[in-house]
Amino acid sequence: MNRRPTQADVARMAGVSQATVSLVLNGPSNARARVGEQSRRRVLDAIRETGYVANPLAQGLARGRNRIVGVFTYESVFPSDGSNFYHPFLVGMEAEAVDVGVDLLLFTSAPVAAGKRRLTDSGWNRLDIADGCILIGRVGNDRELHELRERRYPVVYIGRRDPSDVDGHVPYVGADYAAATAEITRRMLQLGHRRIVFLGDLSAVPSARDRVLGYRRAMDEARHRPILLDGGAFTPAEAVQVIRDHGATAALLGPNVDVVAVRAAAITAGVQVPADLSLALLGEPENEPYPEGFAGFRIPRVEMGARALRLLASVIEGDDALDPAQLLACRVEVGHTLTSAPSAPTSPTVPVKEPS
Amino acid sequence: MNRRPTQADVARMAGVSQATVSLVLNGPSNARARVGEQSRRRVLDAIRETGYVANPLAQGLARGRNRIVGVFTYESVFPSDGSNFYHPFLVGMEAEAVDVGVDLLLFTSAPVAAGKRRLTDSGWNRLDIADGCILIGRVGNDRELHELRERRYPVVYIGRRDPSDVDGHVPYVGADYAAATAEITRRMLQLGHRRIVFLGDLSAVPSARDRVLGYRRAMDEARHRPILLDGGAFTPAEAVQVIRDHGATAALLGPNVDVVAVRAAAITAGVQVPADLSLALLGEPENEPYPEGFAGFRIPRVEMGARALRLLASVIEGDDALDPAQLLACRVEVGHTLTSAPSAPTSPTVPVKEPS
DNA sequence: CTGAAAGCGCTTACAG
DNA sequence: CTGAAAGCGCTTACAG
Repeated sequence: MNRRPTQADVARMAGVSQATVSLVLNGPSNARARVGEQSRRRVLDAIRETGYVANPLAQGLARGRNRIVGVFTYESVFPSDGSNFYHPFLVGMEAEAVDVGVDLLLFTSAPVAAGKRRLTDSGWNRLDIADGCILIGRVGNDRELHELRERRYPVVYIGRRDPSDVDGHVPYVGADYAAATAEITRRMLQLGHRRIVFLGDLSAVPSARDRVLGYRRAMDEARHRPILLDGGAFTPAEAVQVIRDHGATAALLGPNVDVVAVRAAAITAGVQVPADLSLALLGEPENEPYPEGFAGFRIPRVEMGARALRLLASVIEGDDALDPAQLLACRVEVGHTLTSAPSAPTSPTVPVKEPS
Repeated sequence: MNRRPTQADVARMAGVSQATVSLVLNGPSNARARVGEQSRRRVLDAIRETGYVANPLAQGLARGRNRIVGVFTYESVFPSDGSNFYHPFLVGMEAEAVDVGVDLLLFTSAPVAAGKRRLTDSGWNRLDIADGCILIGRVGNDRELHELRERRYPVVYIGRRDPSDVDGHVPYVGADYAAATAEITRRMLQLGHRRIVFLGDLSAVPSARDRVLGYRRAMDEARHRPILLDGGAFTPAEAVQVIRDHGATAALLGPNVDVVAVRAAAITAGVQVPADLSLALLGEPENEPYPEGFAGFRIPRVEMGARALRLLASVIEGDDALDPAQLLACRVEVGHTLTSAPSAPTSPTVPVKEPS
């Protein structure tokens, strides 16, 4: 016989009905009782002889579940520019997938146009191959997300989501930037720094906003005035200049700032790091590894991947055991770019005013 | 309605049969003709209204094909030790998958025991979710490979296979180590080197054997005696010593040799690289990036991934258009560790004898 | 041009 | 304890 053996083949050989074969294979827990020992043995023998294995597609169709978890990234999963942004997430997801016993489906059939993968007509239907999906990266347009919810398709986001996003609450696994940023800021304060600049993304996206929030909170506690600067607005040299202009002895640098360049610019300008100026990095720079020895915090990407997979599995099962909004702690890096404030406070060269 | 709409729902709404809906969606190319314009419009309207999308599982079951390509690695796809051996392959596969329009399934449900993923009972059946599979890495045991062939399950290997392997010819995409090694060797010969050592894996695995083959071929052409040394047998310092002992002015280093350490050991021993000793690396070191500036060749992993996916797609289609045994050219790196032979030939300190 | 039917390979009530 | 049947949601000959 040339085609793959089916339950019907096995049944024929064993002299039982096809349904009995199914029962032997995966009947309810009391199945041992439900099928007579005689038939049972013959079925098992026939399975061995034919080399039968179940067709997972048919099982999926009949059961309505597949043991496949999808991964949808709005950019390429494996960027060809060599950077591998998603890699740590995938490491975590794979480890957990092995554990949970699901396969990982990468939606590579959805074409990437202009760097963005779209959930086109074909994309939508492919989604259903998986029992649910993990979404990573800059999320798609609202229409797509809305549609996902309408379909009640199980989804977990990697990255913080606002409850107001799309419509309703979406399960996510994020990193607690607020807490981590606050912690670093407090550390700076403890080290005697008073003027601490935040140089980073000032926009309203949750990840940016949370960092600002943590910074503000720590500064408020200490009754010091926050100094917020837009990280995208300055060259490294200008950044150093503006930090000094504010009379700051320490700066928090967001991941959109080229911290290595800023440090280099400081040295060039005769500003010692950390003797004159302490620097801390708020999470891995975009598309680059964390610069060795830099103070700041790292994003727990591997753990985020693992937790996302676990969460999705629970969402698929429909059990509410897991918190649908998970914020994981970041790992603080001590590094050597952060030290006590210089004893003689530098004097601001321009009047410091609170940004609006 | 709470469940996902089906063709039956659409048909009901449009007042046609379920089969007609299917025909409208994906009838034969002459389908426009086969369904009347009236029904056609009504079906299309109903689809829009219900938001119907086909269930890919059901399609797969009915069609017997799925548009999913599996990736089976005998180790973790994403090793947690940070090294990402498979990454370049996946880059290539993803790019091609987008093009071919298939999704990539990572078989993460197969448990990894003792670092090896096994095709267990459950693993076997999961395989059938995909239309075929790309196998990467140290391949599994013969029983598994044999069984794969027995099942006529479409498979493509990444990495050179011997025709004698398993039983019969297996499609593969490999790198042409023989040609690349020969090319480097010839380059050394052109640069005036006469005593050229091959220090690497001397075992019978195809990738090792091919390198030796290329080296031998080039040396034979030039009527020079090959000097083969087992790369695993020496510390870096010993390696330098033994290379010098053979009076060699150039050495080819296999990927199991820590080339950076060897170069360092040479410097330490007062041997200038490349002035006194030219070095070339025969492909990326295991689990490490290619050392910048080193002469030698790189393995075209991205391209191999892409070609493997393309080949598998063609195997699945059953067309024989593509060569089932593909050897891709490696990229030669000029580097600065390879230069002309020293004008005054070094004299061997021990009698050189041909290894057996 | 269109409908009714069989079949893809399973699971799961439902009768006996 | 076991078999016959219906159903999962499609595709694809086969009749009309």
